[in-house]
Amino acid sequence: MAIDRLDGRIIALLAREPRIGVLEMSRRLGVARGTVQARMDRLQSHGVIRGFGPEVDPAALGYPVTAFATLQIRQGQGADVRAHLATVPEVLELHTTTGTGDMLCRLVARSNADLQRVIDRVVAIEGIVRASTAIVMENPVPLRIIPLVEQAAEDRERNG
Amino acid sequence: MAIDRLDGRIIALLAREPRIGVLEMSRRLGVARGTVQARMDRLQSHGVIRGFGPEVDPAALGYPVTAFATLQIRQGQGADVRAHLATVPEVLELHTTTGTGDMLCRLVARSNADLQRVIDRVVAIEGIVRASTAIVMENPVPLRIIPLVEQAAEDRERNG
DNA sequence: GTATTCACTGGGCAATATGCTCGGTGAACG
DNA sequence: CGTTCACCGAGCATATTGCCCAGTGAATAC
Repeated sequence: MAIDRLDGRIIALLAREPRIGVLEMSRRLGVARGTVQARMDRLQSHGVIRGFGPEVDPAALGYPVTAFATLQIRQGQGADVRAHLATVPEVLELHTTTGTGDMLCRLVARSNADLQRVIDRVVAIEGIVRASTAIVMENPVPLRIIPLVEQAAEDRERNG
Repeated sequence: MAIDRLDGRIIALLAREPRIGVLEMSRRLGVARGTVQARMDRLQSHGVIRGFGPEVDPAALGYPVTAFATLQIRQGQGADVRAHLATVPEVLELHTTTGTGDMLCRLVARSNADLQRVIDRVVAIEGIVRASTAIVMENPVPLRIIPLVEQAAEDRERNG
């Protein structure tokens, strides 16, 4: 789905001040309230905006350590491993990938020492042949989407 | 900051139905409105809840391909590389890590072919010695936080 | 050329939620 | 025993929501 500049501005505004209402948005953007409402409905129904879930900071919850683990999986054990990892709360995210590893997962832990416990729990299943972990030191670019949204809006505007 | 079960239920409810109001939450949770309001203020001021930004799906925006790139950086060029990557909209996230690579970034692209363009743009700076890319095929566990929140709430409840 | 469709505007309405305040209660703590 | 703290339940003025409508302009179809 292509989005235009107004959609982009709506998303950006929502990202900056999420608890803002539709009425206030329409004032800021200089359009009618119904327009904003219609745009938001469209964005949501098309899946561009998946939701407005609270962004929880694991560090503030007592999990300041983040790591990425690359896993090599024994042939045919993928499903088992996926199911296993889904049961580990410290696994925040799991992807299957091409390349040297077969899976990549994002982990958090209460400390570097605790990370060992988490990894032990992660690899506590037959299907994982090898795990290689990289601990995150800094996060110069936290998960972001606005630049991409603006890019998409510009592209749309230029090409139709 | 430690959270208790009520905090956990608030976050979980918020995750399931984000556009819900404070009043409705208090009804669902069976507590007074002021309590929910106070808890949410506390969670936000302590940084546990960072915000309620819209979750945008890159795929719905026309970027269905996700990849992770591991970068090796020339000594002392880290800052330059960080600044460079921050200007690339398709770079959704960037971490500096321990281990074989020096940085790990999440990329999106319009197609596998387009991914080449993105990678070319990413590595178009002196400081990057080597880049190794893994394309994401499946995402069995999308970024999630609820299990961790529940874990944290349980821990708190048990230990004080 | 004309009709239709569509997004947007600007307005009005009742119902609802919000931000705020207050007094009262019970549990934990010094 | 007094203090502190979180919570409850209630009230109030104000703001927002969801919903409706008629009118306008631009693009599209016939």
